[in-house]
Order: sequence, then structure tokens, then C-alpha cells
Amino acid sequence: MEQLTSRQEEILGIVVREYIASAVPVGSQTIVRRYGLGLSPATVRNELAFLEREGYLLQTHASAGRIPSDKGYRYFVHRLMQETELSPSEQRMISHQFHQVQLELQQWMKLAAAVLAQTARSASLVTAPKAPQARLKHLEMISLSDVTALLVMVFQDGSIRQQVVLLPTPTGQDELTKVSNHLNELLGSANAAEVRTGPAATAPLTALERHVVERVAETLEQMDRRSEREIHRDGLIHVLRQPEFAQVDKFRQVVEVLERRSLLESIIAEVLWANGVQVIIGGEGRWDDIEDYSLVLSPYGVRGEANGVVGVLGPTRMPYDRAIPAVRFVARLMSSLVEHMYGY
Amino acid sequence: MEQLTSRQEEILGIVVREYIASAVPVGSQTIVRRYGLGLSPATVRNELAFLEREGYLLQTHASAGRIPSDKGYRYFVHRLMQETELSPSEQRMISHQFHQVQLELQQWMKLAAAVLAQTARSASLVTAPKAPQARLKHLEMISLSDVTALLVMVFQDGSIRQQVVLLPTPTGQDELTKVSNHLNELLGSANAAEVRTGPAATAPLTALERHVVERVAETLEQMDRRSEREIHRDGLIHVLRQPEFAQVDKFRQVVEVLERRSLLESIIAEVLWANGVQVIIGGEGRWDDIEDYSLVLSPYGVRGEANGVVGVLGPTRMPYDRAIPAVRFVARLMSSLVEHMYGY
DNA sequence: CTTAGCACTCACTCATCCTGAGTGCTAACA
DNA sequence: TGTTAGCACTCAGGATGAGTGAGTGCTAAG
Repeated sequence: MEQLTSRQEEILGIVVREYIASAVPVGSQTIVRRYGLGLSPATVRNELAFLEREGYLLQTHASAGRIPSDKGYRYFVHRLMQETELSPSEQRMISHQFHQVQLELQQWMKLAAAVLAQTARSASLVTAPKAPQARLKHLEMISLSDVTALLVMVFQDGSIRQQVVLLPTPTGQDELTKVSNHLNELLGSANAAEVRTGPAATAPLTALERHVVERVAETLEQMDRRSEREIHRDGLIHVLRQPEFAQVDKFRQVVEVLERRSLLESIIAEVLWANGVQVIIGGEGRWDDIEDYSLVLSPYGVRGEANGVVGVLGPTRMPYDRAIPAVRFVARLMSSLVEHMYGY
Repeated sequence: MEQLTSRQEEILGIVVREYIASAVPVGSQTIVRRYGLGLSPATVRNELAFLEREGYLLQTHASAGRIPSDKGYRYFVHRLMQETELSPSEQRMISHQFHQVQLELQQWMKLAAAVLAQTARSASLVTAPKAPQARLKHLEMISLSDVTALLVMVFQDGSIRQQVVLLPTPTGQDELTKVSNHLNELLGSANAAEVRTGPAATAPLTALERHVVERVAETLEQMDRRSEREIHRDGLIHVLRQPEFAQVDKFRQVVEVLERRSLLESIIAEVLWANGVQVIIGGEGRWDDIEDYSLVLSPYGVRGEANGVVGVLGPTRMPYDRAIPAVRFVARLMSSLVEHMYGY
């Protein structure tokens, strides 16, 4: 990306900010009238023409003002936007909300999605923190009736799954507790492969025990296989309010992106290993399905132990100067929760 | 609701079915041409005029065809629609999908939402089965680090909550297990009030134990207080495809209804105690915010033990003859899961 | 009770015109 | 050499108006 003169940068910045605020193409007169640069409209026009030639700006039609191109947004985000943080009062308000609820993962995720949606005025998404490889930490069998029990599995990354198990023979809680204890000893903190090949594979087990071991193995495999993370979403309504979605088919795309998870998953998988806030503008030429949208995403969690992603999705005409600090701040809060879980 | 002649019923049925299929107002010619009743358009017009006078039909403007009013849809649903079931092959396919996954509540809810969205071609919603009053069934403390532990609470209705607990003093798993066992004995299957006033209130407890008891009490109270159920949603995209949502502001309403939960919650709270599939057409004059939409909802679960709601939301012009059997069938499947959990 | 005939209504589509914001280019100016 | 005034040109969007056709209600005859 070449260097622009400071006047060109100033004008580009004005166009981007104006357009983000108003959603209306920005013309030379507007710039001079509203920002009075000590320049005539004609000069501004020359600069606009230059910026357009260089690919930072676009015209929707020959006699309209300019709007930023993806390249223009990128220049803006990377070079022109002063690295702002949320205002202290806003930070305090958000922190307060998080500390209102207990240190409960589900709640925090919900809250993170709500806070991001609100603050960045975009659709938000949050995935649960997940370990790269699932490991059982503890299991517990709880009697539901003579012939059914709840199998509760707690994993290393703090996630939990519960399943109903149909018991081959009527079994009481005492017996189930014994089974739990026995299996906890055998399975230790095993991953999927270790469950299949470790002590549990060779030890003499009852039918019920064998069945539960099989269930644990399947569940661990499933967790590893489908990177398919739960994605909490919120704030769709904000995207809907943007004027670019006056025609429904535009909007349909957003809903499709958010409901079909495959695309998001592939992007999330990449962001997971990045550092800090990632801004993906107009699909960056790699994801056609979101060429009109931008994502501001950040990984959070503890490296190597468990991590997830928080972020927002909106039109490329997104208030980056709010979205980026908001995502950064919420990622930091979510990280602190995960750190607590690992005792840091 | 008065009785209509069989010819009037026939014509009303045709209008409703035609309009549901095409989204275009239905005129006398269309009816005669496509259904040849052995009547002339003029006669049909007289009947249409009658049905309109009686409030079963509406005209969008003076020279347009008729569309069904809410009253018309209601008559159709309650009197004219033969009580269909899904086709056996469809039933088999859906059952198969459910039995592919383990007896896992989360999975079943997700699946139920997906299946309903698909089958009824509408937005779907599913709430978790919940007991009228939360009771602790079992708790377990699992060491995360020296100074943190995961508190896992299993409740009577099979739901689970996990929280991170900051330990006042460094404590190992052995000690945590003792605490768990002790508290399980003290708390039995207590509800919120019983935790506060039962043996746990008077017994001599360590600081950690007291803290955990407090947490349990708070969580139980929270679960009772906020009827605020998790609502799984899916299939928004189907609603978006309906022609009545060509203008965004119409659609915005749907998203608002689905994102603001308060309205849905009040409706769900009512349906929970009903029998069988409930059809709410155009808000029934009681919920203004959904006056253009219909809900087809059904409670499921085990009476008095734990129940939830499954259903779909769409425009009043909804394919009731698919939605109703689909909701009924999925409710039955979900009930069977809950029944398993209670050993029926 | 049914139906043919007829006058009438009115949303929708299409073409046309007009307006105004905005442009690029050229030539004069500092 | 960079800046600016002037000017002709472009084009989306709104307003207007005519034409079309699906559909109606009413009346009178079968």
C-alpha cells in the first residue's frame, strides 16, 4: 500500500467517516462545506479523482459522490484510525455488567454477545472457549430412575455435556457412584485415543461400565471431529437497521451467513490462532459470500489451553472506531474468565 | 363462530389454500377456473361478498381479490383442515435423525429446531424442559487450580449449570470431593427455600462450604425467578423468503419479536399448561406485536415434572397443514426424551 | 337461487420529464 | 506548479400521467 500525502489522507479520512456516518456518497462540496480545509471544491475534486484512480474510492455512478472501496476502508483502519479504547465510563459499565453475574461461562457468552451488539451496533458472535483436543476431566452418573441415569461429563476446558443413559439392568445411585469412581480412576484425564487404548480398554468391566466408556469415547471423538463450535449470536436487529439493507435480498445474505455456520467456522478457525483484533473487510477476496460485509474478530482465552472467538459482523460501512475497541475490550474480559478457570 | 353452508366452507377453504400457496389475493375467476365448482364467477362473487361481510375474508383494495382474515384462518384451522399427520416416510426420516444422536438434551433441542424450520418452512423455536420449581439433585466440585474450582450443579429436571468458584484458601481435589459429598448429604433434593432453611442453614460449615451453599441458593432462586428460558431458534431464513417481507420493516418486526424474548416468554408461559398443539393466529387480539404473524406451538415433556415448548413462527399466511403436524410430531419426540429421563 | 352483462375501481407498469447534486476539463491565476 | 473559477455534462430519483387488466357490485333475466 503506497503512501498518500497528508492532504490525501485527510480527505480519505473525511470520506470514510462521513460515509460511515451518513451512508450517503460524499461529494467535494460536502467536504469543503462541512470540514472547510481552506481548499476549493475543485482542488478536492482533483484529490478525489486521484484517490479513485488509486483504488481507495469508488463512484456508484458517474455523477455521484465517492464512497470508500474495501481498500479505502483498509487504509483507514490500519493507518488513519487512532487506536482508541472505549471511554473509561463505558468500560466501567461493561465490566460491571460482567461482574454482576457469577463466573458462569454460558452467562458470560450471552452477555458478551449482547454487549458487543449494543456497543458496536452490529450483529455479534461469540464461541465458547475450547481446548484444541478434548480431554475428560471427570464423569459422574446420576440416577434418574431404575433404568435411566444421567451421564455428566466435565472436560478439561471447563465444558460440560450431559447424556441420558439407558441402564441394561436396574441400578441404584450407590452402584452408579461406584461406577463413576471406578471409571474416573481408569480414564484419568484421557483424550479420545487414550480412552480407546488406555487402561479402560483392557480392564475387566461390567456391561454398564463398558457402555459408558464407549459413550465417553464417542463424545470425545465428536468434540474433536466437529470443530463445529456453538456460535452465540445477537444483535441481528442492528444490521437490519442499516440503510444498505433496504432491499431484503441483501439482508437475506447476512442471515444466510449467520445461519449456515460453515463459512463462519472457517474464518473463526483462522482467527483463533491470530494475535489481537482481526479486521476482515469485504471478505478480503477470499470469502466471496461476505464481500459486502466486514468482520471484526478477536481470539480470547489461554493459548494452548482453551480459546474461542468474539466479534461482530456488519456491512463494510461499519463503525470500526467503535467496533474494534469494543471487541478488544470484551475479548479481554472473556480471557480473564478463562484465566480464572486455569488459575492464572 | 356461526355455521357456514358447505358451499361457503368450500369456497373459504379454496381461498385460504390458494392464498397460502400463492400469496396473491384470490378472485372469483381464479376459483372457477382452477377448481370448477359448477358455478359461475358471479355466484362465487356473491358467496365471497357474504364471507367478507361475515368477516372471514378481506380485500386489500376495492378492485382486488380476497385474502383470508384472521377469523378466516381460524375457521380454516379449526373446522376445515382435516387433521393430518406427516407422511409416514417423513416421520421415519425425522425419527431417524433424532436417534442418530445420543439422548442428549442440547442436541435434541438443536435438532428439533432444525427439523421444524425445515418441515414447516418457518422460523422455529424450542425451549428446554424445565421443572416448575428448581430442585438441586447433585453437586460436584472439580479442581481447576489451587485456587479455583468448577462447581457443577445437576438439577431435578436434568438441566445443568457450571460456575467457577474462587477458593478462599488453596484446596485440592480430595478436599473438594469431601465438600461435595458433605453438601450433597445436607442439601438432598432441596429447592431454594429448603437450602436457605434446611439442615445446611444450621449445620456447622467451613467458609468454603458456606460459600457454595450460598451459590446454590442463589442459582436456584435465579432459576425460579426468571422464567426466562433459553430459546433455541432456527430457520429465520425461511420467513425471509416469504413475499410479505419484501419490505424490510415488516421483517424487522419478526427479528424484534425473536430477539426481544419478553413477548415470546409470555406466550410460551401460557402454552406450557395447554394440551396439544396451540395455534395463535395474528396475536388473537392479545399480543399486538405479532398481529401479522402466527405461532404454532406445543408443550412437551412430563406434566408436573418438566416441560418445555416447541413451535414455529411465521406470517399468518402460514402452511398450517404442514406446521401443525410437524409441531405435533416433534413435540411427541421431545416428550419421549423427557419421559426417558424420568424412566417412564 | 343462479347467472350474464356491464359499468366501475384501482393497483401496477411504463414512459417521460425535470431537478439537482456532483463530476471532469480547460483556462486563468498566484 | 499547484490552485481555482467557470462551464458543459451526467445521471439517479421523484413526479406526473396514460394505459392495462384483474376484479368487483349491481341489475335484470333465466
